[in-house]
Amino acid sequence: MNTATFNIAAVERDTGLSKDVLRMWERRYGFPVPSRDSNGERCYPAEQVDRLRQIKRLMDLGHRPGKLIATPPEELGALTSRRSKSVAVDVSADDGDLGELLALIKQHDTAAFQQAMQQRLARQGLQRFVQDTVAPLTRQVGEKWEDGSFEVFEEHLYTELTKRLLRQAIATLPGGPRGPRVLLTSVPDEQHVLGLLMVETLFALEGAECIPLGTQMPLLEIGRAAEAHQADIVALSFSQAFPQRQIPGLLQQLRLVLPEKTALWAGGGGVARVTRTGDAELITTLDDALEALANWRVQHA
Amino acid sequence: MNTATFNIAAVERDTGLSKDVLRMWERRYGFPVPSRDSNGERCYPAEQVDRLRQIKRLMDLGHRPGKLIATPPEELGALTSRRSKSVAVDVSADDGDLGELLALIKQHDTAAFQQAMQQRLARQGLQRFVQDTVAPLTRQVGEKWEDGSFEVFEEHLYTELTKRLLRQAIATLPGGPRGPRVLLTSVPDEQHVLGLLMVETLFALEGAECIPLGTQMPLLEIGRAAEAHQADIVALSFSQAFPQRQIPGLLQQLRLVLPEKTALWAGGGGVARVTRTGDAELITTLDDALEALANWRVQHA
DNA sequence: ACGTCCTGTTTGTCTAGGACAAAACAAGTG
DNA sequence: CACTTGTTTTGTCCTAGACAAACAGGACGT
Repeated sequence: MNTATFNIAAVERDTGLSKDVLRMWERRYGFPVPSRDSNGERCYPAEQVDRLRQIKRLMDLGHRPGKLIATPPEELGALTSRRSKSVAVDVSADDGDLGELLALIKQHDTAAFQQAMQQRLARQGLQRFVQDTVAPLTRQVGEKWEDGSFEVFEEHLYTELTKRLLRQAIATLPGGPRGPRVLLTSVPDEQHVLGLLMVETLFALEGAECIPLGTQMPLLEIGRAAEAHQADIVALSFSQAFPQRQIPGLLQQLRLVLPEKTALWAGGGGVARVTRTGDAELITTLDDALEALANWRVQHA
Repeated sequence: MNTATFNIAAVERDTGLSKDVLRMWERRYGFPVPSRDSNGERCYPAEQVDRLRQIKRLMDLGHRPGKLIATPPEELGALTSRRSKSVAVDVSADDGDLGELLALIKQHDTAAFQQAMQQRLARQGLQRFVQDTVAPLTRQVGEKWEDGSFEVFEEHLYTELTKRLLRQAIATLPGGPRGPRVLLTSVPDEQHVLGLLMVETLFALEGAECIPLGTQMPLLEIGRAAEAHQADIVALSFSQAFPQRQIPGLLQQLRLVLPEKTALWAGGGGVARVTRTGDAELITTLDDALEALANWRVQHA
């Protein structure tokens, strides 16, 4: 297990840090310092890859690489989620129940977790289930992952099981094409779909006609799809991990390829810190999304 | 719509061709030839991006870039799927029915498509539905996309709707933990999940305990997950589009981080052309997968 | 005719260091 | 406290060269 080393492409794949960045950090900060193989190419030990992933995780939370790299590895865990704290406080009241669910994931008991979620769904009804269970639970899983008490694969497991649950719930809804036609997708490099599914659930409940295209659609294709489906709204999702700097440019470019009458909505944790854009409507919470939908209906009545 | 130009990062995102490759092609073949902005950075017009995507698509089928770039753009469409033809012939007999389904996707009639699929599922039963409907239909959609008669977003729509259907079907199965514990996932950069879902369906029908982790798991995390879940088998999926050259190295690395007693199975269109590897069992068809499962049970009885 | 070995060509990826612009921060001023 | 200005940090892009792995095609032997 310790004998494996990673070449620079493997590190890029596994950490999400580009080759350029990896080389630049080595030049500037002196970390990471991979050994070299017989061709002079970089060989990263597994230990450095892990530390790089931890650093990347903290960067997505708003920390800066210079400081993180200067920090000794042991102290990295302590830096966790200063930004999340403020948010976490105001929901801590009803965390009692969610704790159970988190524990089931942590124990890798998939069957019990699914059953518990189904029960909650039956008890709360779909809308409250999404807003009061799935949304906060997802945030908590994210936080647990940030502070290291959840492994990546545990987050993946949670995501996968919850995705299934929501899709199943959506499938049972009567297709009510009374509201706007909403095309839901994400841009390339953005693979997180849970937020999109939550929105889809709420919109479907409201009777909107949702067209789910999955994730990672090239921009030109989004334009074509919007035209072909006569979409009233294109809803995109950006996660916290998505490179912030690219978002305004992306929205601007997308606006250019969309039909003029099609509205462009961007939501998710990634847009919370984005301000400057006249190209799209920014939506940061699920309530915002519902409000935006209601507004749209008023304006197109 | 014509005014938009793409910088090199956007082209990489939208085509899947790395920046290195884009610059190399420009140097060697004289295509693409982007204009430059005031900083000397490359600006690709949308037209070249489209041609690049078409070239990438044909490369995934086994064509070579040198020839493709030399071919005038108008003739590119004609090169479509020589490799697929041989396969397509022997299923053309029962294509009659599938044509209907394809037509519904092409018309973007999601409701009718879902209903037609549900009917087929009810009529055929889950196992035959997967093997005789979903698998060939997925291949056909891929071919339609390759020869340009399906847009990317139409393929995405098909994929998304079918994923939902399969997941829904899996959810209704009784969790029968009698067989091996199988961990299903894919490596980073591999986002296609439909094949994995088909296998999961068949395995679940056979009573195996499936643990779906979604796609894009870093290698070290796959190892941790296998250990935590005490997985008997780790099943990976590689699509045709996945860079072939990376697969053997990936499997070798993964083998090193997996517990010794855990079997490693790799399947999907991407492994069909891979031979040299003693690290994993290669599985190219759904029948192979079922056979491998039966074998495993014999050996561990 | 078919497989196998060899050789040249094609192709992708790596390396190095330099340059610059946008974002984040710090410091001073109204 | 709000604003503007300068400075530092940081990521991305650039060129150009080198090399190894994969492929194609020919020569050879069975």
